Amino acid sequence: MPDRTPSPLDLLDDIGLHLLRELQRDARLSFADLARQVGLTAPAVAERVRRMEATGLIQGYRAEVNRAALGLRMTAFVRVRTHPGRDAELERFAAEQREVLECHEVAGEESYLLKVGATDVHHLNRLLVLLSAFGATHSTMVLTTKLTGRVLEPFA
Amino acid sequence: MPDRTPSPLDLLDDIGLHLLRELQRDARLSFADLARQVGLTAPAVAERVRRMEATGLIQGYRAEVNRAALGLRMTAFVRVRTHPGRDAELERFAAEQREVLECHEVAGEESYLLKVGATDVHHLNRLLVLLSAFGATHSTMVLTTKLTGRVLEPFA
DNA sequence: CTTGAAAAACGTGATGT
DNA sequence: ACATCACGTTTTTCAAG
Repeated sequence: MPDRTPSPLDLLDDIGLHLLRELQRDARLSFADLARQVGLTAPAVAERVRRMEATGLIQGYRAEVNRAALGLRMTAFVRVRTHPGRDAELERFAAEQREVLECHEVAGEESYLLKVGATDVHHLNRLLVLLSAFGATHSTMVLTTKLTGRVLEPFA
Repeated sequence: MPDRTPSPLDLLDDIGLHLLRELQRDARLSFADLARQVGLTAPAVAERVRRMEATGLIQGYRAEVNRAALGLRMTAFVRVRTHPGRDAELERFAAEQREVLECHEVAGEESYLLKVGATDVHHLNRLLVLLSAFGATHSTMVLTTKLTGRVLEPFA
């Protein structure tokens, strides 16, 4: 048994890349529209996309919502130097708090890096107080986001 | 002239939130499916979603692709303390490099925080060398990502 | 992968409450 | 703001090439 996963390599030919770009740009394009873009028929495109999903190349389709419209007008990155043995607790806390947008375990002086949203400085402060229970924190406020959600291309 | 934007407040009732959750979970759901989920008809749902897009509440629909499958097996956050007057140059560089996934202007000792992808440590090192032209850098390698792409709920 | 075809599901616009 | 209906389109599944 050679491969466990059907290796997405053959999916990344010219047409596959074209499809991947289009779906990153607009995930709600119909198969018929996609077919017109890449010069195939709709069933052929549907099968390609289905294989991209099955191999895990495409992990899902997400609506991108305006955080500010939901009240999260500010963004911050918080580095946490966890107290010994509190890693699991911090991860559970991060998973429970809707304000925690991302949570990464990292190498270096701190062991975690969180991306958090907050309505205002008071809200952010409350979060930081809660986080300080797990370790020393260092936070960095985002002034303006210059770039996000880039369309990815293959590097390998 | 009261409001310039038709204020998405009325879009965030129970049904609106339900729709928003579903579309964050699976952006390719049909209007008919969405209608069944929330208990409305398809045309009603289509109009609601169209208004969510028009008001900017929904900013788009993106396919989420597996970065590792595209060759970007490692992720790092890089803080850059830019040299005086080089901010615009750094922003242009960040926009040009496909490896730069996010670029934020931040408050604190450093003025920029970048999220970058790379194929391996050599690739990452090449990036850091290029970035060092714009200022002093401090990079943090991601070991494992515990949380990302959370479904957002309103806070206001 | 294409073509063709057929059935089910879907999107859209008009109309009415 | 929503329901209903009607029409055209899309999706899906087959077949055969």
